Amino acid sequence: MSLTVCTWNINSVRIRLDIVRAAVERLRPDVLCLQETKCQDDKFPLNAIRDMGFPHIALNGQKGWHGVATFSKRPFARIEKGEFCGKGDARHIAVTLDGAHALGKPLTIHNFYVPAGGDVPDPELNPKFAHKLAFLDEITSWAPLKPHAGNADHAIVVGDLNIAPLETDVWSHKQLLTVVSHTPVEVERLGAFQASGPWVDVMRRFVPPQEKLFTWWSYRSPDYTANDRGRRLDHVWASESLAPSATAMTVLKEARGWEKPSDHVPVAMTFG
DNA sequence: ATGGTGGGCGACCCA
Repeated sequence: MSLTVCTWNINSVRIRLDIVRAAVERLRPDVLCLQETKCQDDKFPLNAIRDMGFPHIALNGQKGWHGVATFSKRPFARIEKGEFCGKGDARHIAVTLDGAHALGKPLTIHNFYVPAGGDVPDPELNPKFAHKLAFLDEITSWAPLKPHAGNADHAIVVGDLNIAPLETDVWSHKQLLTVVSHTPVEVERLGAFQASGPWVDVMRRFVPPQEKLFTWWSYRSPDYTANDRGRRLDHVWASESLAPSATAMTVLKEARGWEKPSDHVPVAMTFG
């Protein structure tokens, strides 16, 4: 039995139901993790999601911005919502599938929307950047992300982590060194988070680090294909126990060219 | 060096 997990920053779920449906038809995920749903839980389009083949829906939304949601063909044994930096932001939800519905062992899928961090890469001058760094520090030491290490359960971290760590995760390493998402201080923090699992960057098992790989192209360009000025802000990490089971990966780049697109594209990973 | 576009919501916030 295999399991396909997909992650996508959708930038408002309600105005993009048609492209969510299109991505589901293309990628056939068992579990779909969305970020930036921008939708309160009591306004969520549950019936539309059920009609796409996901009877199991876990929501952590708030009015106006942020918000994450995880949909599944398979039932949840458990749902957990993390809250970080004492701000009440909806930026995390975790679901657990029991072994019979996963790959023989319980599997917890953490869906994150890390703060973007504003424009100025200095925590002294920019409270949004300070929040981004504090958020990363907090999740790095967060107990629920620890217990898989060295023992039984499988675990996955997906989401819009809003950091492009490798030189080939941006269109120009030199030009983006001072641009929020690729600054050394953020990359170092993300590396500490990754090492805390430790977590395996499974996307890079499929596209070697020498090759460029992007999941996001700015809206602020008339043509996203011009010079391919993208960044890899969206990630799929697996626990060391699970990483060898990753068998296929798709970055659905064409979705950036769909009608009324998100600025991010879906990433699908198949295990088992 | 700057501004470019796109969401939510109800006047400017955020990405």
